[in-house]
Amino acid sequence: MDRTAVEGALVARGLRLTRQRRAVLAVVLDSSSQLSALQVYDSVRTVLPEVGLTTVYRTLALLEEIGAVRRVHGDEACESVVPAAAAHGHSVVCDTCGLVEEFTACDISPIAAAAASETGYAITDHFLQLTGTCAACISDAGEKAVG
Amino acid sequence: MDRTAVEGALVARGLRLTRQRRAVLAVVLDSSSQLSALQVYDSVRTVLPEVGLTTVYRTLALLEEIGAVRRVHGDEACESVVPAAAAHGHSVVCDTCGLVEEFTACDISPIAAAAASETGYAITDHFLQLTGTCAACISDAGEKAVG
DNA sequence: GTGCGTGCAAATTCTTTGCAATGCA
DNA sequence: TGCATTGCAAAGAATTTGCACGCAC
Repeated sequence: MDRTAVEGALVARGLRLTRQRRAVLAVVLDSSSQLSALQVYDSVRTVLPEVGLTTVYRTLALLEEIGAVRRVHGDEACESVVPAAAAHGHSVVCDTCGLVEEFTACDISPIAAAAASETGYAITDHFLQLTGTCAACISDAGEKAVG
Repeated sequence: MDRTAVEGALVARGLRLTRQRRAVLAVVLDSSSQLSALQVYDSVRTVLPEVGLTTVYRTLALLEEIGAVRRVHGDEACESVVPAAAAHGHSVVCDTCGLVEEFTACDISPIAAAAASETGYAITDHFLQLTGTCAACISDAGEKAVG
């Protein structure tokens, strides 16, 4: 979801486009890593120093509600958010630099079917998150090994 | 991992089997739903009233470390734990009653390959969690619909 | 002008830490 | 007996709430 789409979604709900919301939105959508509420707060304050932490929390909750951001699950930082580009996408987190990308080629139907037969559940939803090493970090590691 | 295996893993590390650890272990392994630290605490106190919350936190961290419990990711309760039966398994959470089961038939290699080609990452790990309706709740719903 | 949204500060909740006492191996 | 482990209490961190003011519409 890009900036225009998010702003459209807010307006469509009868919500207001305030400076604070624009600033939070800009920070989150520009980020290529996962951000905690406090990190978003710090970042927003560099461009809008008078913003309140409360507003950041409320705005992040709002953005999550309309599907503009997604939460990622880490060993510790479970409440961090990443921008959500696609309506249904999953995050791939780099274990070296923290870069987060999204992939959409997600067909878990064979897995859902296997899980259904193993447990008897009717599967309705899933949460999938991959961890790995991003192209840049792979390349860095290669250069270090060579040099 | 059953009780014996967990206790063996603790002993193998030179750790002690205290009353508190046994009690926490019993509560967690007996549970068929996800439990937060505070829920575990409450439950343990019914059989061991003098236990401290601190001990519950420390024991849960320990159990997670040895792979006896797994964390589940929910919209809110991100720190809840479920017993981990298999070394590599995933949780299936019932959206009606909260029952959690585990399935092991997890072959995400096609998805990992697709994600790798889409993002350029070298995938090393994954976190997958399914949501659905358990057999009992499906059956209940059917009965209600009929009755 | 109306009322949603904001910022402050306080309250609340969850989790961790320091330390003396306890009890398992 | 020795030392890991415990429980208390206090600290710490993160998040939420109440309320008067300001600003988007």
